[in-house]
Amino acid sequence: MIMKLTIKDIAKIAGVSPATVSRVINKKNKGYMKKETEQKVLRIIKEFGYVPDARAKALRGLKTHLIGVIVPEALSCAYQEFIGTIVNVCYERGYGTLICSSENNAKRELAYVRILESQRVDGIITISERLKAQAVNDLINKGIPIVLVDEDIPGAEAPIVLTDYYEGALQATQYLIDLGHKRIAFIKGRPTTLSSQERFRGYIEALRRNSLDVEDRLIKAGDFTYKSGYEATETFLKESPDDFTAIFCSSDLMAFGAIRCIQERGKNVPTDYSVIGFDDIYFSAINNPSLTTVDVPFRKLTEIAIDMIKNWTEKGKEKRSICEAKLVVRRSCAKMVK
Amino acid sequence: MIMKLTIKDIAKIAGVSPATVSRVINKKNKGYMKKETEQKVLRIIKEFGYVPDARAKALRGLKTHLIGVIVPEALSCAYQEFIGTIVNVCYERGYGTLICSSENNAKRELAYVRILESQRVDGIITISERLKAQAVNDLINKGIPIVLVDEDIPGAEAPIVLTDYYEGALQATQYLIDLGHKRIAFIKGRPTTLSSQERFRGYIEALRRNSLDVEDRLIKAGDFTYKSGYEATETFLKESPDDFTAIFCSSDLMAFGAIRCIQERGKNVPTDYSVIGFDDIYFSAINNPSLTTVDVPFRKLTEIAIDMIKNWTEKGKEKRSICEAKLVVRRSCAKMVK
DNA sequence: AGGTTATTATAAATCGATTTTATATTTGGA
DNA sequence: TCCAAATATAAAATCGATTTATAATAACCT
Repeated sequence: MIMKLTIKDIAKIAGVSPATVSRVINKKNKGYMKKETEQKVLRIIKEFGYVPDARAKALRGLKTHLIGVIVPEALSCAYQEFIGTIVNVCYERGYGTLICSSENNAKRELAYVRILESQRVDGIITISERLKAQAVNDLINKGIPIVLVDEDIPGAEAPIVLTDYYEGALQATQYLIDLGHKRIAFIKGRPTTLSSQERFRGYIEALRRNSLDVEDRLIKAGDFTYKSGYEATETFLKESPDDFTAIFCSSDLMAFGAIRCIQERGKNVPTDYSVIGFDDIYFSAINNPSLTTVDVPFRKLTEIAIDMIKNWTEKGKEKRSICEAKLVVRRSCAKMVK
Repeated sequence: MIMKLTIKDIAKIAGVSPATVSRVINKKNKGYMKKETEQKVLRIIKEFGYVPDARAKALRGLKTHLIGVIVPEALSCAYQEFIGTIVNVCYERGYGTLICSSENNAKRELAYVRILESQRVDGIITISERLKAQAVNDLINKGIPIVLVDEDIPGAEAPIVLTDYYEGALQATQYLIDLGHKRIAFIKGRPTTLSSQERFRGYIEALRRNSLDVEDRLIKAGDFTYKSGYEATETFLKESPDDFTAIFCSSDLMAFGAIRCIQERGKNVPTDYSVIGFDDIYFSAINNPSLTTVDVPFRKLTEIAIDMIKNWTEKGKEKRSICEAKLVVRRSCAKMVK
């Protein structure tokens, strides 16, 4: 029965002081260290499987090497991909990752913030629509770096990493227009989100640039979910089936809903209607037909966010970084014949 | 500029001792506490936004309220669902969740084990094919509870929570047989995994019970991925297109690959070939046709695993728990006509 | 009033590391 | 040979909490 070992135990076994063990572990010998002593201590550490207590370490003002991540929903496709990516990037950068999901609940989100604060994480990365500027700024004032991803919080003095959703939506819409589509329906995401607003803005701008009318009856609200995409499409098909030839969905999930709805009514994608999505989740390549969509560069996003935390300074607070979203052409859109 | 506050600061401001503040926070007053003092301290804590340092707390032998989770791949559908579920269950049980992904790399997995150990998590939950019994038992001997999920590690003295893959596969196969299928192809998962072996065992047993022949040419290796499902199906269709009427895939992802392969060759699912999967990932309901599959009860699995950690005792080591996997009927399987 | 018991609060030890300062041991040079 | 400089190790303070032992105060009872 191996007991839980401390630095003192190792010191005693090796016949040296805890200070020496500490210096061996942290390589802070700066030349002041007999090779012999060092070897002996290292051997004993290995032999007894001693692992230093990170909490005790951090107590002395050192880093915890922990990063907290808060997402709105842990079981939603896009966020799952974000989580997986950030776990990997954190590992590469030497961090452990505390994953938190507010499940769209402001109270729960604040509870998580307190947990992360009490664990003294080295920084927090969040995609949040619910956190108030006050909470964010309090964190910053307490010396806990926080970086916002993809959703802005007005008044918060935190750096932010954004995807250029506007430009991405612009490209996607232009792509449909270039295929000959003139009446393009649009399904919005959750209206409170910056991502939804920006995607919509890109759509509008593309129409404007090509002197196409923005028609209100071809614009419906959604909330990023499969179901909302299905339902919006159902309405389109019922109200104005011959009034549009393509649908731009603010999320891939909604695009799948749209495609399914169209298929169930005996129509074909892309020959009858072109459908384009946004996010490029894993399933987009697998779906039948595979989905033309706009890729969100999660890896770059998280890399930048983590670097912002790593290089955090008082002055760095207001930094802002924008990543490119790229059109991914697959088979859910076709040239207009007519 | 708010500074980082300690219990001493709060004590000083409130004009009491740190011990009193501690007792207020932890409600350990046991009647020994003037309402007045308590109120004052609570007010000051709130006013200054004081959050106790969990590390310092844990140093005194208390729990860290952290659970470490190790999965083989953070970016694979099934594990993503597992991660999302466990994050939620941990929250409900009062735990923070440290997510780790070995990315199928034994070295990386061990590195993560050391990280979790150094963070002194209250327990580790892992789906692992790579961890050796030695590492698991060392952890247990050091007093760190570890629970295995879905993959057994021979020789490890850790409790394990399993899904009854055998029974699930049995049901799925029986379902196909009941639909009239007599020649059912099978695509295996990664051969080293218990889950793959058990699913295969269930398939074989169902055939045996119905006095159907096990035909080697209708059994192909795969590795749970979309691609491997596609390729195995391609081979089936090339080698013996008329020799089978249904395919049982060891994962949903492989089932999607199989379906796509069949569709691309101008055949229909389910009228030409029935396809059944395993896992019931999110997209199974969305796919066209929606996938008949076997649901893995992640929530129950993780709830049991966390309870095992919560109620950990020396004696609890060898516990073993099995959860039921349930057939989910959708539209990728059809009755054999003729 | 004085002594005993109930309350309420504090001082000090502790957890497991790091780090500064102090001390012991070598080594080198005259 | 002896002192100073260089090298190697140890002792003690510290981080921010909890907790035990102890002190201070209030309340109660003849």
